[in-house]
Amino acid sequence: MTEALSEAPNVNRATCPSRIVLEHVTSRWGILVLAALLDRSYRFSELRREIGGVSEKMLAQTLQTLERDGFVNRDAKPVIPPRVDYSLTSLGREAAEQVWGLAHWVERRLPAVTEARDAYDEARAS
Amino acid sequence: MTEALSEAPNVNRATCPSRIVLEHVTSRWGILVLAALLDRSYRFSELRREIGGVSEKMLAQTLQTLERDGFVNRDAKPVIPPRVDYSLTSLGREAAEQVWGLAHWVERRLPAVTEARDAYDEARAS
DNA sequence: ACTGTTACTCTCTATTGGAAAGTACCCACT
DNA sequence: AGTGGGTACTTTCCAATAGAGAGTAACAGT
Repeated sequence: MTEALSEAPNVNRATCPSRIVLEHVTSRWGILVLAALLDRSYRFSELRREIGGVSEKMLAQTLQTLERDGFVNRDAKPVIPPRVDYSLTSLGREAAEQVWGLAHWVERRLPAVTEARDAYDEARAS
Repeated sequence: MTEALSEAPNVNRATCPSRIVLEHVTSRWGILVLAALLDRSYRFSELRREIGGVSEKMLAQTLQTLERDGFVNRDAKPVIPPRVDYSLTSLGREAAEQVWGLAHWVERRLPAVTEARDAYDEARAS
């Protein structure tokens, strides 16, 4: 069987498309967007306020990527001022549950990481 | 209560240290290193061969970051040629299980993403 | 003496990220 | 009538980061 035909996705292969998708859902802002949308739908600037430190450019870019991959729905109401609601698709919900788990594991275990870092830095302080 | 004192980690706060740790474990190569080490320990260049497309520089950098955060153990044997074994700590194992879940979810659901993308691109083809 | 092996480290360039300003649209206020 | 404000982006420009590739050190084998 050649590589091109019906080979199972494998993130360890440099050219595997799953790499790119993985990078989208685990991107700096992708994670936070997915996790936020797990609660409820958000408008663009609500998300911007919710997620500390995102620039408008990066939020727009992240949402476009996630929309194209089928993770979020974009619902633009033709009103003035513009109103665009973002929500998860069912595929997006699956992804969001995974990244939410990861994000909250990190929050919970942060003290252990901090401790490990202090020990590491201590050990090689000159 | 001021912000500085004993506030719970919150990834949505721009200055929260958990952001940085989350970026380390979800970094492009961090994910793949953690997932690989879930199986067994690896030597530096074994990992390099296992994970398609990593440069030596990025692998070294990723391993150092993960070591400092307390996720991997580095065991350098004083032999020639050098032999350095990397393995997960128990903290690292917890993280690795989370990212493994994510990576394999992506592999499994890749067809759905591909389909969504085709539909998206189709819809706005001129 | 010369090659091979391993685990990095350094240097240089390409890519990406982010801040800030710009755009378009209409409403409310003065 | 003109000014300011709100929303959802888009564009521009500069700084930070990622990556490729070469360099380094140390010794064993031929």
